[in-house]
Amino acid sequence: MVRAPCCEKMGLKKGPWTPEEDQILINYIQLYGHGNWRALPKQAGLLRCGKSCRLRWINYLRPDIKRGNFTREEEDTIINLHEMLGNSPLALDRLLFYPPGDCSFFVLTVWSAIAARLPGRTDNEIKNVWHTHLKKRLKQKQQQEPVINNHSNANHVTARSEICSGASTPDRQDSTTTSSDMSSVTSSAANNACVKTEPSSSENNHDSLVEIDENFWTEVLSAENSGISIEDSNDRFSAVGGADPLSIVEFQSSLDAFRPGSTLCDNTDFWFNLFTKAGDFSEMLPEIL
DNA sequence: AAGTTGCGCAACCGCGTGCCC
DNA sequence: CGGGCACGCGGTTGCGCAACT
Repeated sequence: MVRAPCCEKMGLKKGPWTPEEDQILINYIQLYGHGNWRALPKQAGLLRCGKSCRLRWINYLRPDIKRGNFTREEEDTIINLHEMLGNSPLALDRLLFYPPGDCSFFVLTVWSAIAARLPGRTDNEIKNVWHTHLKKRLKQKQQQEPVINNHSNANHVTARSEICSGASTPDRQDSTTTSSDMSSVTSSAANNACVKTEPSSSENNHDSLVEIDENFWTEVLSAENSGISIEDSNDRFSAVGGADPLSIVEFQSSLDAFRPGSTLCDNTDFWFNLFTKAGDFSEMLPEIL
């Protein structure tokens, strides 16, 4: 595949946008929308590449952009979600969705997933805040807290389980387990992940972890309806969606084709939190809720 | 007051992916 | 089926400004 040449052609401007350029872009999009970013600058009379126009609009000019400092709650949300989702490509393994009636996967990437939870904030802004403020804050927090874990896989998996459920109980997160740790667990344990399957007496018991086997897929994919099925042993959450069945083998081979050796997030709390707390997901997957 | 350093943020870059032909 | 195009993403850069020496 040949890459389209980057817009460095003669006459195309780079660097900071002027108020005049902003106004031209706003006026044009308000009138005609932004169906084709590549064609837009030419039609609007801007000496910019489409990519630059898109970025400027999405990250700065959009009317629903929220300005000003991040609140403590927003920062906490970012930290919690970042812990939960990780920031390495491997973390994508935990963000795969099989939407009902469709044979493709949803892949929601980390910063945009976080942005979806913070109305008016852009992924770029969140990324910047993470790199400039929150990473430092987290590091300081980690230095204050003594390391209590050794680095056995079992501990990692346990911590992961807790982080997966951490959206509702952020204080329980294990700060000694980093996102990359999470990713390594996910990838190295491909198709051999651990899952909390025990119908434990206490729903907060995250230590009951067993090796995943084919039964897990049976649980995840409802036999009748396929789509996604999340079943909690306490009936706290149970959902089945879609009408386009795939066998477990088909599902796994699709997954392997997409990213060899990958696995779904295997923690029911993780899915529970995603589906019940992320409005965007609710819209994407209405049949599930 | 002038020079240096550090920080924050807007913008850019390269890559992966989906869609269309 | 493969090539080309458009889009969206994460990572990175670089400018402007404030704080510090």
